[in-house]
Amino acid sequence: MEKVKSMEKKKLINELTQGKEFVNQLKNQILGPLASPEECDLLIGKILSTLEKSLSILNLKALLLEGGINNTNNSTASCSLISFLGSNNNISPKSEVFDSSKDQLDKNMVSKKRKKTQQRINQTTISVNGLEGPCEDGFSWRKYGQKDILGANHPRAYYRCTHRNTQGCLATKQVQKSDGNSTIFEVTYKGRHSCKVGESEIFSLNNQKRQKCNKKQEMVIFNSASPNHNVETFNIVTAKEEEVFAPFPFPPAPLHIENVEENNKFFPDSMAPFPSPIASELPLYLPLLTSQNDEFGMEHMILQSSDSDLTELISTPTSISNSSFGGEGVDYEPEITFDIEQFFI
DNA sequence: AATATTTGACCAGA
DNA sequence: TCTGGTCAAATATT
Repeated sequence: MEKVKSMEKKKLINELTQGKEFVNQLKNQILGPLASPEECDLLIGKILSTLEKSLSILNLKALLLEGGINNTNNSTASCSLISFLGSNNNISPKSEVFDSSKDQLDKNMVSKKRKKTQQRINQTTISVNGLEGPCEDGFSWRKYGQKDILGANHPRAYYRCTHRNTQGCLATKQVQKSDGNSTIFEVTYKGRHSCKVGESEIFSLNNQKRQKCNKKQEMVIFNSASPNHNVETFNIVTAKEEEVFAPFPFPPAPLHIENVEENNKFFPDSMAPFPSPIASELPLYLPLLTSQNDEFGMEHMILQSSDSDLTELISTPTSISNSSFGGEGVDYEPEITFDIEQFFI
């Protein structure tokens, strides 16, 4: 582990040094009498590349810290990485544990009021790059509203769990196209799934959908958040192409999960656990992320999905769901603060 | 017929 | 008063 740290540190220093060198060259180009646009463009590309690699190294560090990464050498293995962004307007998710009794009370009140206490609870934002919609997340959602958001180019869609009425599941999510890139969907999850659906149903649907996945489309998970959300925290989930079940309609990207806590299981016992508490908070993304090594040995996490499934995501929520949180409002910390300094100690 | 989506209205907080 | 979140009737889809 120490060796890995040292290697990563060297890589990072090397990348940053290179970047500095490129900036100097660019400076000379710009200020010099024989400035060539092509040269400048090339240098800018190199600078960006070094910065990206540095960031990738840091992300990899975070992955290692999380303890979820098991093997990055296996060229056949798929590795999923999703960055989850806490976005709660300076309110720590941990400090707002979901209170099911309160929500039961709210349910009995016939009111259209916004329930402030329900907001920002276990809120998680991810950004998904897809052509037509964010990836299927393994839960079934019903759209209950759409609003034009001030300052946003695209309306925000509001979804709630289909099992809200039958099982009192109060999980909701908001989906909005990114302003900057309309192929990126920012998905914000609020609340916790307390619903439970039979395993057989999940398998059945999963297989059905999987058969439809002929074409693959690249989707990259970004570490970005909507303008309304502060980028404060992130978490990472890994997946390996092993024998584990993946309850979403994508090409098989089975999850390898570790370190799950007994009271925080997302999957039934027969299925894979998640590596961290937040994983249970999140639906089961991880369509298919493959890891590719570039010439520097850096990993690029690529999330793959099919066109058909992307299209389906918003327009036709599926009926699969498999949460089993127990509905007890287990207190956990759905975030990991990224402390860059501790990586190099 | 059952279920899902759309959309204007309602409401509370800022 | 404005804005975001939710409701619920109307409409569409399965």
